[in-house]
Amino acid sequence: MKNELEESARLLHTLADFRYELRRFLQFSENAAQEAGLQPQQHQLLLQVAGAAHETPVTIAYAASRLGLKHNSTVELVDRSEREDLIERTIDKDDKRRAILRLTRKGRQVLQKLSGEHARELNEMAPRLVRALRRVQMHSGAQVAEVL
Amino acid sequence: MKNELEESARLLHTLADFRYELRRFLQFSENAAQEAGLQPQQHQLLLQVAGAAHETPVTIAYAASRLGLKHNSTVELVDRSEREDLIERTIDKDDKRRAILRLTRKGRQVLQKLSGEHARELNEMAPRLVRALRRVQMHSGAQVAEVL
DNA sequence: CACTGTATATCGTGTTACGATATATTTATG
DNA sequence: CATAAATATATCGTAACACGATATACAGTG
Repeated sequence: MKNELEESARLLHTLADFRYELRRFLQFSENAAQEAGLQPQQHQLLLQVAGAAHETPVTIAYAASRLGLKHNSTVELVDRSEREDLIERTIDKDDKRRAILRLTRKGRQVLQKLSGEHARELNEMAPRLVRALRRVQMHSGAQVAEVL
Repeated sequence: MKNELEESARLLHTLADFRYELRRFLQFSENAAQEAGLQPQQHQLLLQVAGAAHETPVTIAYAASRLGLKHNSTVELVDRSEREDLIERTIDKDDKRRAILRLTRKGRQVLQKLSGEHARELNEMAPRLVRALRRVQMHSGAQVAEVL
């Protein structure tokens, strides 16, 4: 059994590695979005709008909660995306306060391309991410056999 | 076998869920940092500096590569963190161009606390993250048995 | 000891997320 | 059913932050 200092150093190292892997994925994603002509956040908006469950009414509030943004930030993000013809906003017939979001043809096409790229990249990166996560878990009470 | 349209919709849903889970973790992390009196990026800086392998010289360039930032952005981040007594910068004796980074006592203490919280939270969130990742992988050629 | 490269630093700029606030519409309540 | 309370979206000013461009200091090489 290691002493506490070593344990704590190990945890730091493990967490640092996890964050590094995470950051690498996010960088890939940001680059891919930029190269497709989108701001990273626009990509995320499109994804959450297009990836919502079928019945879900995709409103500003819904997008905000999925993106972890405040409502007003989401409004601005939608504004920008609408200006660039990536997304459409229509006022809900049943509740005129709400705006329903939908992708444009262009939005769908760009997202389609990006999603393929992301699936491929995640397939590559997933093992490292999962391994990093498992290592963190080993430091959290629940001692699991380390599978490398 | 599903048709292509359904497949593509599934992938979007899967990717959206993965990003949502990821965002939730990042939000937790940002909140935790703020509540500990740090900017999220300062937390990441401390983590990468303290979590580096033992021999590694922790320079600005090293931190930049680990954080996925440009060198100048990292300089600014270090500036801010030094002002708040979280980190120290000493000029490398062997190469006076380099700045070696080290945590202050205060930096170590804050990071320690945050790391414990993160380990606990990741232990909670890891299963959902891993599941989301596995689902993405199923869409990437390598068909794996879905383990729920 | 010039010259090329590397490491860090400075400065001005643009994007973006936010708080505070406003407006419109729906829902609740007496 | 009139009006208050709640909800959804929108607007505006502000601050943080990452970046490009550029500068400076030092190191390695012929």
